[in-house]
Amino acid sequence: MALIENLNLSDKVTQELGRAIISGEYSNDSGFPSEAKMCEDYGVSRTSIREAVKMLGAKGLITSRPRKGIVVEPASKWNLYDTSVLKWMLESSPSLLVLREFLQMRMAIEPQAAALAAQFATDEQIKQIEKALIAMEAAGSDPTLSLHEADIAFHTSILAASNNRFILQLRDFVSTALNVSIQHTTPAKGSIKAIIEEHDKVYRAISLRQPERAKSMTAYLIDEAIIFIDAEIAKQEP
Amino acid sequence: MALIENLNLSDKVTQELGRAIISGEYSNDSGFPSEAKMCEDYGVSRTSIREAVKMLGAKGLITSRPRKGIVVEPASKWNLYDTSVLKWMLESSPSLLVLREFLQMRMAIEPQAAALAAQFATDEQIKQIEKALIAMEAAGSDPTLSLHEADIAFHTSILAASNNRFILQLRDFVSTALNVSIQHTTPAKGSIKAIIEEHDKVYRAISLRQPERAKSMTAYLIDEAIIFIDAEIAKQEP
DNA sequence: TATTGACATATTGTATTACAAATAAGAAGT
DNA sequence: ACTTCTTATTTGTAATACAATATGTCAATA
Repeated sequence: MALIENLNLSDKVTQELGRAIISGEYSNDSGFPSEAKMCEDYGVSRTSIREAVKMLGAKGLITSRPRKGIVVEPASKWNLYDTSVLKWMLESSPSLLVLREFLQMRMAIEPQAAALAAQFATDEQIKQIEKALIAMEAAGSDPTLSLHEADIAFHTSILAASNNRFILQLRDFVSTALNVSIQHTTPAKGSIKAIIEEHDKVYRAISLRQPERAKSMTAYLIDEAIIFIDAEIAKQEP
Repeated sequence: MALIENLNLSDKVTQELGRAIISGEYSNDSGFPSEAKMCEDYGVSRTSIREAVKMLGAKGLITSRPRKGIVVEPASKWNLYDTSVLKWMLESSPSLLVLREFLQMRMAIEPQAAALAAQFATDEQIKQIEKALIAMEAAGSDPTLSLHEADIAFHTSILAASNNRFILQLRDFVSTALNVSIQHTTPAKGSIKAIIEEHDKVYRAISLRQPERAKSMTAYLIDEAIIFIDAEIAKQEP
């Protein structure tokens, strides 16, 4: 993780303001502070404040105009596929509900990615998927190895094998979703073998160039996670 | 369209640099110019240059470090879901090939969005979809109305009805894809009625709360566009 | 009264200067 | 050949000054 200490001033201010904006601190009440006010609040020069403001503007969080000042954009304008924005969201939202949205999105992307991979992946790309699968199997029998890490590699290597830039772009998104997932799922020891078996089915469908099977196997995989999370959510709010 | 004349200096520089980066002008050859050099090149102060650099950094295009200077990030790091980045890409890439990637992405998102809409849409949201459909029908019989505009409204209102922030976020992406599409497709007059009929099927599936039908009807709709574009591409590179 | 116009005012936009901090590359010494 | 020190280049930060913009006020006028 990029610790806040290694960052320069404008990046630090960006982090703080970004988190504050997304957690709703400036949503309706007092309005956003002017540059001059923020210089005082943070004890830094206007240069640094302005650079932070520009960065947050580039991510769709705010706009600023002379005399009018800085205003927070409605949440629908925020670029949720920006890694920082995603991080700030997770820090300030109940993660189970966000996780459900993550999974709905993965249910859109990954089956289609697997189908495209079955059609267009190079042999090298399929090799990468296989490599991740083998790492998962190794972690299945040796608890010192990270199953989670191999799992992420498996899913992202399928995105890469789709050979579609817009799908590959969601690499970080899917990784984040899997990272959040693991905070809520501690799989029973017995089910690990079943999980790996399901991933193997996805891999085989892709390597055998069967798009429809790859798609439905992947959908099955994610559907299990959705069912699990829906149950968790139902448990929390009865 | 935001004309370049209404923009402030740092935004103008951002536009020019962004376009240049994505069209590959700084990819391998001379490396990226230093801030001082760009001040001369563009005839503006370092303040404005730095703000532009920060904005491009926030979009994932570049990074900068003391003594090392500014370096262009690999294309895989660019935030393609940023509206500006998307625009720069379309200005510098052969649009037919990008369009195929657009459609592959729509094939992932929209069927799932339709299924979610069938499950979770509010009555008001379904009303919005219906409204767009009616506008399409009106444009079908009256050539002075814009079928294209109503078409975009139809598709984006389904994204909104999914009630998933990450899917709704792709509103601009889908709009752009549809705008690019229309540059390559001049539908035969007779087929307009068929197109509207297909959209109506999607609407009915959603309003009847049938997720699986909504999904497959939407997939059918997009598949037709993919078939058309694949044929266009095959025509161009025999 | 309503409308227009001018002006004051607050806020961001741009430029300039100066120095600090980081670090890559070279020089010097062992 | 290896380490350490120095140097030079580039970004990082601050401070100051003024320009540009847009908002609201208030007075003059129709």
